[in-house]
Amino acid sequence: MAVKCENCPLRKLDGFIEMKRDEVSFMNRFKSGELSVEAGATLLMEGSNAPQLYTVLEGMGLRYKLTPEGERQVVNFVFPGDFLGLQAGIMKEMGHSVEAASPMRLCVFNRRDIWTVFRERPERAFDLTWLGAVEEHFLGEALTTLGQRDATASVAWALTRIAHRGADVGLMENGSMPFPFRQRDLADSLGLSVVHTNKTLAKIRTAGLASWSDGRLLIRDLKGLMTLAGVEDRQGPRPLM
Amino acid sequence: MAVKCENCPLRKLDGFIEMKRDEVSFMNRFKSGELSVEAGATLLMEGSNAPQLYTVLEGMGLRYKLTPEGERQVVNFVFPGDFLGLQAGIMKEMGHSVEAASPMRLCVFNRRDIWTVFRERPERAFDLTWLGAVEEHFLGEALTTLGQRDATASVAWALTRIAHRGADVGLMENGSMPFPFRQRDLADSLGLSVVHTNKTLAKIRTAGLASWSDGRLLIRDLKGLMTLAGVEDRQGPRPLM
DNA sequence: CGGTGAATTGATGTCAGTCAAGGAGGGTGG
DNA sequence: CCACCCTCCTTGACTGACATCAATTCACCG
Repeated sequence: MAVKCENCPLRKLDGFIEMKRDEVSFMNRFKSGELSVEAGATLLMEGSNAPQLYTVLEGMGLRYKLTPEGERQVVNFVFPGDFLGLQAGIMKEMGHSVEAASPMRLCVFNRRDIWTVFRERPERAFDLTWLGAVEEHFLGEALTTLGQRDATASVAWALTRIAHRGADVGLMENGSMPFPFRQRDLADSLGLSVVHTNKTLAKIRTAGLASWSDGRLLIRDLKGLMTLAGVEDRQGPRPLM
Repeated sequence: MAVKCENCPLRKLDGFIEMKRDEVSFMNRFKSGELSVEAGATLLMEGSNAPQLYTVLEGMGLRYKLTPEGERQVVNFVFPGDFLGLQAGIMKEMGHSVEAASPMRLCVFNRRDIWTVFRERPERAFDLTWLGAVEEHFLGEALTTLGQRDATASVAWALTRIAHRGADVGLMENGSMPFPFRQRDLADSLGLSVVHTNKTLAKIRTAGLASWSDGRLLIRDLKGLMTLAGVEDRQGPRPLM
């Protein structure tokens, strides 16, 4: 049933750096099982100290925070290959919650084994830190988007990031990829209202750049989106746990 | 001239977790020197692959990103004890620039020794990851602020975070601490215009919550600020490199 | 077949941006 | 030693991007 790390379909993808054979077999020992959840399931809770950490095998989700006033900020979209629970594993608690937006399949690790990784597998510990740095890098960009870009550029930025990640994990087929979220999710990720997000998406659709309906995102003009967003690069590959 | 890690004044502060004796002596070997810079100096550049990493001993600074359009987003304020250059040390390049806002004194480490830390000192490698997680946690909160809070709450949030960090590193004296920044810096950190930031600060000053002038921040009512900001907790201690 | 949630679109309101002008301090050079 | 300039802070008036309110449609579902 459970995939062995040796056969992990993610590892070969463009988006991930390579792993030596003994690292792979170590990961296979580190892996304690697999978990399947339905759309809507909460995987990790903000403030909690989860006993388990996950790597996403399949499906998508959301990282989000709730303010005391009940507002929601979507911190990031979760893709296959993402590592969930690093904060809980390192600090005492998660800084955000994680929720499934589609059915998901996840590799499960034990939190207490994290220390083993650091003690026995410095390369893997390094990659863990790397993963944290990638997330930090992304959040810096997101912050810049909310702080400096207008609604149109913000939505375009989000779509380019999503498209790039989708392509990196092999979800893109003829410029189209699954995107099982609601407009409210995108709105909450950009600090915009649903209404304005909707109108902005309409503008981008009309401009022939991208369209999103029925859980699929179709990218018609990635270059155009990137220009509109003020994005020039794309991010390099990342490690996979 | 240079402080030995054994005598590091930061280590004893409330804001930092304790370090075992042999960790301290390891850090002293890891440390390759000290650097003093003037206000305005650029320590690290976005996109660069710096050969050196720093821990701030004294002084304050800014982490910021520039958009292709020339807008600036201040990503975080830099305090004593902050570790600079982690992204460059782990990924190939920095995601943001770092600039001194006051004269600063820094411990210098060699980028290439990072790997030694992971190989020989798993506890210290763990703390490095922890530091990354702390920054990620902070950025998630900042993102939530820009996305969900109005200008008044945003400014109040920033001030509470600054006050807490200031207190943690022993800069707070009778509710007042050095804060050598310009209003433009705070504005750029919150995605607000300077004008509106100024007006919001005036409101907060009039309300008797805090006042900021001549490079010093005076906190009159921290509880009130936290309420206004919608902040309930404060962050725990962090590791020190 | 009523009920609920998501997308869509138009009308109206407001928070924060932009423009503009003045004052205070600090550095510099005549 | 004072005139000039620059940067930063401050305040008022106007403007605009995005929020809020509201109504309609559609799909799904018990």
